[in-house]
Amino acid sequence: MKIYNTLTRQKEQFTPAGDAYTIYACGPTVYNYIHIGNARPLCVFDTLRRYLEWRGHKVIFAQNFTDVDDKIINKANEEGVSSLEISERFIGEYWTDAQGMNVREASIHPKVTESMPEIIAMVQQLIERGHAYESAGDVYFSTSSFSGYGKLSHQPLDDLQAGARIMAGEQKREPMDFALWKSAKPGEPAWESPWGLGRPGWHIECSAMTKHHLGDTIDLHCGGQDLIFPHHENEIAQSECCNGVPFARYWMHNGYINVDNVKMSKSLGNFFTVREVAEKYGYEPVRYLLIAAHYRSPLNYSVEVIEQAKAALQRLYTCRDNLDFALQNAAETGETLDLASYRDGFIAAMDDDLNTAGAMGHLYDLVRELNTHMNAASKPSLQAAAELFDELTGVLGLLYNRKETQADDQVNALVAEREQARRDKNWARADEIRAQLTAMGVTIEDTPQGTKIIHNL
RNA sequence: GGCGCCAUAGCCAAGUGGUAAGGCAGAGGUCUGCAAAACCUUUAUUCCCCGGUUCAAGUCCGGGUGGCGCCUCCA
Repeated sequence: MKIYNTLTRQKEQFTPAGDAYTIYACGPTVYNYIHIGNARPLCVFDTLRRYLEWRGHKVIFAQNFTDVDDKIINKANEEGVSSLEISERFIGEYWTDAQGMNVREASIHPKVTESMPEIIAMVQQLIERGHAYESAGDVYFSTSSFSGYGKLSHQPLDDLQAGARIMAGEQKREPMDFALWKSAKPGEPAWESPWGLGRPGWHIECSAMTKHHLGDTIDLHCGGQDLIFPHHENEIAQSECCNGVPFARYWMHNGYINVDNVKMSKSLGNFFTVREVAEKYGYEPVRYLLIAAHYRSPLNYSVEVIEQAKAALQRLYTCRDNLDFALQNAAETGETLDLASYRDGFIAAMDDDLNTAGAMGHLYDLVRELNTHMNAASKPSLQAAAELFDELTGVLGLLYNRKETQADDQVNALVAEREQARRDKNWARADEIRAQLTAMGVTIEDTPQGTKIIHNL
């Protein structure tokens, strides 16, 4: 497949250096519930991973939890509890939201608190190689020591330097230098190090965890566009100066979620948590919404848009339930559905820089084909169609809330009772049962072959 | 100031120089116990504006207009 590489600003053929794709995604800082903007890379890169695996590739996917950070410490102080309590709590909440959105667990979920030896070793090496210096218990990275600084954000160091300032309390030599290690302040979590008690700076953790779990050079590093600078730029500087080889061969960055055309962010306060949206609309429309547009486009979030996502998703569910019904009644012989073009179109779109929106167009073309022809199709053909449908929706991580029709005894009992009522021409009772089923999230359709059951989202 | 991104129907959104995917909403229709649901059909003579290149431009080039982002914590 081709992906747009932020490093070169071009679409490039994406191939792994070794047997497996090694991918590192910057994960959440666990001090709060994740919001829709945080959820975008989760769903997008989960979809990338599913797609690569579906195409037969091996993927090693790492995503960290940042569980040491100023914001966690602040939150802990506000609530009068320990940092660990905060981070553990919101890692738990993360799992709830991630599972809700059908984001698969990564191959590895490293945490900063569990990576101290690797972090300290890396800082030490950077000092030894002359890329970092100690200053009053802090350790800073010397940006001017790395000629490649700025290559990801495509900004010369001088330009960056011009806008930067040294803040009070910082002991660095040049404005663009950044902390690898911060000396401990009273009441903060701290670890023993060659430079005294302290904790790692924000950027070093990702370099250290990537190196430890995936190696010196990884295939792909991904995250939100707002991480390009300084976070990812700094990761490159640290890793390449320490390891002496290129850090990540490809970089992918997803676009922002906006609200009223302004970036959704915690600092602006214009954010919607995944939790609050899910409580009202369900988790799956959130995932649908996030992959319905191309990942690099900005996406404007609104109530209207999430409702549209939910309605669009219902069309997929309905089609799949219809397919099950058709399968129950299908004959061995009949029309043969030509499915190859839908599969090919889907693959072509996904191969083109993860064009999920285009791929979904092909999925809906398949839906139309099925809706038009499923009643005349042969059973083997319908089985193949159902298999393809499940594969494609599976790659997108959708339709994971399907209910097993046959397992729902209560629904089946009501449907049977209603069929009897209809035979007795007891329309009042039939309507009453239908209303009851509707309230249970099931709509029904009367057909010559029997009652068709459609599960609502 | 430096570096970028975006503009396609009422809304959301694809689009590889060859005659505008798909979804939501709307309108017609089929089926049915009047209904509901479901399904089908239909919905942009045109892609922000003005030039240019070309047999051919939503797509390439130049110039505008409007919106947004990064350069400070942020996915």
